[in-house]
Amino acid sequence: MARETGTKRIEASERTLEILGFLAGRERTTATEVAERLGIAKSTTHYHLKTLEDAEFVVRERDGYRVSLNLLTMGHDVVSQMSTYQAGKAKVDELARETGELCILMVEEHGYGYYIYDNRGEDAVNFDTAGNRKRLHDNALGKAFLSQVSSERVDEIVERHGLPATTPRTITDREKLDAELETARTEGVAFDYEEQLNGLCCVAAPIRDTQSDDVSVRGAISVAVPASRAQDDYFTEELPRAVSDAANIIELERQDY
Amino acid sequence: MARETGTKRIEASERTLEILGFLAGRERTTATEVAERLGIAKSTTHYHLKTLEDAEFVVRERDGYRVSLNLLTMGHDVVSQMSTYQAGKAKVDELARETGELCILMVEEHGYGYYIYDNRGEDAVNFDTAGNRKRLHDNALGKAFLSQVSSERVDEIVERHGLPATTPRTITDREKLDAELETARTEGVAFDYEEQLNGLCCVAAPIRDTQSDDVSVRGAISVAVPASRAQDDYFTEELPRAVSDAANIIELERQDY
DNA sequence: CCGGGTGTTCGACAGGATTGAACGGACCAC
DNA sequence: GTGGTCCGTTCAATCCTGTCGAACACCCGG
Repeated sequence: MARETGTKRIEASERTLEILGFLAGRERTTATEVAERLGIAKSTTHYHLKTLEDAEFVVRERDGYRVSLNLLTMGHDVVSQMSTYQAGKAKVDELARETGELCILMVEEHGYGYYIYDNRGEDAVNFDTAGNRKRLHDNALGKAFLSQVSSERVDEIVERHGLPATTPRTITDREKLDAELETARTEGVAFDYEEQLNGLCCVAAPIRDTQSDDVSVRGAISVAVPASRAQDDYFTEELPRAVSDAANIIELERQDY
Repeated sequence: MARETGTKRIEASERTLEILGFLAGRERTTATEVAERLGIAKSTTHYHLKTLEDAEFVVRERDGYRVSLNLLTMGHDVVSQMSTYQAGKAKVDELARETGELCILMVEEHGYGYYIYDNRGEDAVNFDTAGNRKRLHDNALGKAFLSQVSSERVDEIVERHGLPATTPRTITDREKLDAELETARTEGVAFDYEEQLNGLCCVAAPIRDTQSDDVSVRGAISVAVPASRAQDDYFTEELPRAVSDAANIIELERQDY
């Protein structure tokens, strides 16, 4: 959706943002390295970095530049204003308490899934989650989301981001993906058996937008469990029911925000 | 530290970043409103927004523009690379488990305190914390930090951000602040009695950088408790000991990263 | 069908972004 | 101590581009 049309862009700003994005993916980096990697004159790079530093988007330390924590705060503020977050936070907490597992709230943007909130129950597995960005095809949250959008939209996303594998079980095949989305659509929940991360399995339910005429999705909610617990009724019945209950309640409450 | 020297900045980029910062503080905003508020021509604003949108720093929705969740992820990535985070995360988890309270890890930047990680124990109070940015004078974390920097540095920060009050008990007086910092320096921990938020009290210890010659600080760690529990030995002895133990261990481990 | 609010395009001009080369400073090896 | 290397910084000239207001196109509600 985003990219090219024929209209004008501000090239200087594009460069500044390119530098910012470049820094974001790295540890501390020197100005000269930025210049070399991006193919910009060293002096030019310097002015861009000064501008970024002035505006407090970038911090300079002994051994190089890095992105400022300001971005974290700005991102956090955006999340706080999202209705899916406002309606979903309490439900995630509750679900984590009840199941004792790790529960996650996701929202889609630019064809990615952003994990905007999580809570760990007693027995929960332990990783970074909140703040992360993931592809949509290799995890339950993403598949729950995709199960609710038009197939053109899926095309668009797959075309943009591909279907890269992160484990041997990741779905890398468009037809296989479609089949799973179909069953997810009928069952109301999506599963993930170590497709994103070895040892981790998930169940997720989409959070739809019930107020607009054509039903649309914004995100999804999930429970993540260690593979050892991903079996029997617990994983195929109990958790799916809990997750989709939670999703339904969020859908209703979301309208109040 | 940051702002003015005589050197050149890239004005177009300054504008782009100004717009981005402006959007960050608001809900969805229309392009024309941005133009009016910032005093930029509507057409110019449009090009800037297109540029930001292209680079996926901003998202356009029906009723206006908003900042992209990309910023959240970028911020999150920065945090993951910080040695204070890497060394402190596990300790915060442990402290939360032991005390049952809310524990927070803070890092300083640009004269602000950024809450980069938290964990809630069983009985913990419940707010947004991680991702937030706070002033340094009105809470235990900030005061623990300030207690370890030169008084010139404190001057600088106070001058830049002032001493605004958020509750009746906030310290708004420079001498009172200095006195508290002095006792924090000797005791090794700082306290906060409902100075930032009514009903909330904290104990915090600074996390120093022990490897450089001149000892410097990077952040602080704290326990936050409801005012009702902020009394007796629990608050004046037990928690301070637990918090400064944790801080010391982090200081040692930080060197490995 | 019109009106008010958007976002969008246009062309012209002035002013700024870009560049390479040259300078200054910190640090390390020897 | 000294030479070398790497970094950031500055400069002045060139060309290009960001800026602007006005005019256009769009969408929605009345």
